[in-house]
Amino acid sequence: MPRIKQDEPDTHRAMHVVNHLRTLIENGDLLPGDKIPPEREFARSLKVSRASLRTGIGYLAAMGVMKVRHGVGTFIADGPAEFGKTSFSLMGVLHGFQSWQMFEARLILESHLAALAAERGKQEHHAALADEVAEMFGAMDNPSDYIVHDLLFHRIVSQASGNPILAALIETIMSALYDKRRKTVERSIDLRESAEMHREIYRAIRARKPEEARRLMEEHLRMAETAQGMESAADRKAAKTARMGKTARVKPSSITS
Amino acid sequence: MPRIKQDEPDTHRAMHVVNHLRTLIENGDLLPGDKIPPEREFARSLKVSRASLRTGIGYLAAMGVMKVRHGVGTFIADGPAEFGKTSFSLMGVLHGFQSWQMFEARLILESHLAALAAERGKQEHHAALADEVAEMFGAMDNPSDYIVHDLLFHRIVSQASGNPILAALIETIMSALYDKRRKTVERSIDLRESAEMHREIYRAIRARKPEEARRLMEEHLRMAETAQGMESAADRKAAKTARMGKTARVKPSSITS
DNA sequence: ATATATACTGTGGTCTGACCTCTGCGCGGT
DNA sequence: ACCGCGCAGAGGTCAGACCACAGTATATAT
Repeated sequence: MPRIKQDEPDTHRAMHVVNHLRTLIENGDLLPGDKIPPEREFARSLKVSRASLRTGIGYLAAMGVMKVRHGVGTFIADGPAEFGKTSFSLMGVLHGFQSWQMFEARLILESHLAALAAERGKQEHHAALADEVAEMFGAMDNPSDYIVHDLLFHRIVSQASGNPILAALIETIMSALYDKRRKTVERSIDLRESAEMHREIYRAIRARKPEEARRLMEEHLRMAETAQGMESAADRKAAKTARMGKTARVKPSSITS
Repeated sequence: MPRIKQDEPDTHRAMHVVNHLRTLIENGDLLPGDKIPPEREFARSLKVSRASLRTGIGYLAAMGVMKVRHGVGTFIADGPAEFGKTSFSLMGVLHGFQSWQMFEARLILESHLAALAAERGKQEHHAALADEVAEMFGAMDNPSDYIVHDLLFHRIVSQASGNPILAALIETIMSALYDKRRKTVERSIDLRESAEMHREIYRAIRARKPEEARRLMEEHLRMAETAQGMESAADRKAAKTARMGKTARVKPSSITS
């Protein structure tokens, strides 16, 4: 059942490779973690040049479906679902994503995530959350350490939600947000207050109180947004003035290395 | 400012190309719709082989940041933000995304989208929505036509939300869901009732009643989920039994073309 | 003069086959 | 038992020729 006409690759050789692999994955012939045959060999068996095979693999690798390790081999991704974070940030600059939009998306997703985590979270998640909260209290005098456990906490919540799709989405957004945050100065957030909010969220989740978890998470994020000096207002204004150089052409001089 | 260590491509030549382009984009030297120099020329100027250049471009193209048109040239993507839909479906089979999870994600995102659309929708959106509703009523005896306008309606709502990030996310999920739906039989949904629900949503949006729009959309989606014979229950059960062939190896025989 | 072929040019797509680099691991020396 | 050297396997890069497609200019027929 040859699947033709994917989306962008207007090419067909590479597409053939992609579809072949896709089929193998869908049929369960290839499972996460599996290694595919060496390029030369695989290329021969598929009757395409190694170059084309590589193009196809590159396509899948770029999407995070496959993982290529120089000198070792090519494997099917096995980690948690993960959309192109690189893609997201690129798309961001390209389409002028703004902080307030990211925050809005995060707020919506994560508040629901917290509610779901409260409904479905398992003991292991509760334990992991407790650990992170503890770590946060212990790292209140070390912002860079603190932020790590902050992220971890939110990641665990997303896993506890039981919906890998939502988890993957929020993960993508968070990483983009993290990139931005890392660039700005380590603002003087009140880490103690932050830690306490996390603790409350944790308690709500453990107590299986979805609505409360949802509300707390929402509150926490709103606070984080303003506290971290989101220039949302400024962004919003700047947005209009920008984005109006629609003419298209190339300036080889500036592009040339 | 060389950005090293992207994510997956452990290679450096191709990465060099990606970073170079990334920088050009971030600096505004390349705007959406722009055409980059011909491969041969560009490769020479970057001092890499054409093959490596192509690898890098392929990476960006796979993420939807660039658009390659055979016989024409390579351009910076200019359409609306769009994450790898292909990626999503691949990831789906790979991580066993299930329908109920997709629906859950859709429900959360789209209900908020409706609320935001009610808050921020502009006249143009209202008009477009009205058009689609009209088309839906006119295509009630033609399911395949109907579904097109159904999708269009939801897409317009996402645009009216004013948050391109959320719009892109829901778009990705919807396309995955659409793929699934297309495969199953054209269920006998009550198109008239569906059309009327859309009309009500439209009215709530036009009347700028966020909460009502939110509620209606939620209701609509829940109904759609059950009406379309979601095998959520079955899925859920099947999920557990599956996914336990963790051993990893290759069966060249079955992989070979 | 208009319209339909046809040829040309520019650009991406594929192929070949040789060579480079990295990883992992085994063999041998200490 | 330990360390290090080197081989083998796998991916990464390269060069250059050639193929395929799209758009345009040109020639030819009506």
